[in-house]
Amino acid sequence: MDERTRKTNLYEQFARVGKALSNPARLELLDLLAQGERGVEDLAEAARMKVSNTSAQLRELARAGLVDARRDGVRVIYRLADEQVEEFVGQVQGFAASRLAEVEHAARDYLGDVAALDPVARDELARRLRDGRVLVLDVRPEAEYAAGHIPGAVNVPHDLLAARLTDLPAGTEIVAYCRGRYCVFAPDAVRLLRDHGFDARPLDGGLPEWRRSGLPVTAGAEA
Amino acid sequence: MDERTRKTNLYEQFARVGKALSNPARLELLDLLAQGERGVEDLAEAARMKVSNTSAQLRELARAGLVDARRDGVRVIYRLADEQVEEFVGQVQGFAASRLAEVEHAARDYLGDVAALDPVARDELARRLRDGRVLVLDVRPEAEYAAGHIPGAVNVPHDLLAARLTDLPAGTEIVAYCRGRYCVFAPDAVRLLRDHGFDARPLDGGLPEWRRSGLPVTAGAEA
DNA sequence: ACAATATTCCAAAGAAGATTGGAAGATACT
DNA sequence: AGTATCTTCCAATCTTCTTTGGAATATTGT
Repeated sequence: MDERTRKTNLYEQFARVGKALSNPARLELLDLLAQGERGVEDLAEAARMKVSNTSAQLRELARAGLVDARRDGVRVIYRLADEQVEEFVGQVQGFAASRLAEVEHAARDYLGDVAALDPVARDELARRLRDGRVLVLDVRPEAEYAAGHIPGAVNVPHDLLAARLTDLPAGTEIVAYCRGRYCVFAPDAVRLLRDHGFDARPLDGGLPEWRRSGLPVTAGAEA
Repeated sequence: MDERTRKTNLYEQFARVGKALSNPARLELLDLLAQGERGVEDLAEAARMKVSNTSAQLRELARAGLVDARRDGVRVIYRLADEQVEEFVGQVQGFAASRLAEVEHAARDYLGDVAALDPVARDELARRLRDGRVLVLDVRPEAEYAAGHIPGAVNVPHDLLAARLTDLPAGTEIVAYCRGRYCVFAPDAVRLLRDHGFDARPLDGGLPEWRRSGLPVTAGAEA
């Protein structure tokens, strides 16, 4: 094996990480896994992919060292290999957003104008959680809430929100959050709530950003 | 366009950055450009690629916002879009190295055991540049040296080093550096120098790492 | 205008990746 | 052992990416 081959081989190894991130389906899976570990079938449904394809893509991610798998009875649970992966994926997204106007455009197209909804800063919410009156609303699917959520947050999955509006207190300000900066659930929820006269704002960033900021996270059922 | 399409579109945009980094040839071009801006033909020669292919890959990098091009007379000069790109590429390499044992293996295979050569820390070299006696040797090609180098460094391109050994002072410790942590020039140079009785060590990291540490860089011909 | 040089465009061929349906493998429960 | 459930493997197809040689384009200098 000559020097040139060895050099190419080294770059090929580096490229494995890029390859892992080069496919939209895999990126979506990583975002889902940032909410918490999940089984293959479950992930497939959430990402609207076929199970066999989901399995193949997860396997790719595992080969790049981004995710781990463990068996739990009849199912295989995948999760991010460690916290660094989540951070890294966030950096990649931020980097992409910072230099491709198309990212901003696509995000706006998908999420609407989130800035116009006047997002609440994470540290502000952390303060108000202690002393202010505020209802924190987790609009992610129940399983993701159970895997970890902001302490005191109430879970009303986005698809059930319209039906449960009457359960919400009218006078209290509501802060809604979801999977992250590029998740629609919270912005959509805020718009729905405002249409019905509630005083609602989205949180800046979702649970992964909250966790990464070193703020507390509770697991389990709770409320 | 439905919600699902918009979501996929967003992830496709993110994936563009991953795609840009998913190919070994492009990663090598990025590493070369981290040394300084260069023309297409020049890059093609350095990476041992055909010009047409080099042009195509550079175009890909440009579409992902990683590099810029400007025309200088008859040639087109490419460069990294900004300092963030260099840092980002470094992070990707570091991330890959931290979780894929194969990267370590490939690096060792290509570079040999660099740690065994007892690399000099960058801040230590910075101190010794001021008060200690040390010869800093830049073993990169002349053009890269001209584009920017450590102040006071002497340029002896790696392929000319064997022929110029007699020009080097025997008593002084020599610190050699090159393109970065994954460049062979400096480790090879150190081994060659030691074989001929010189007291030589590699710098920890190359010029990009030096620059990123906020240490001074000089451009132009000098020595 | 013409020639020289450098780059990009283009078309074609080959390589690699994505996706699917169905078969095969694991595991748990009866 | 047999059945049900979940996951992976496999083979086939389709798409996308890579690479190449040559033609076309841009710029400079004569």
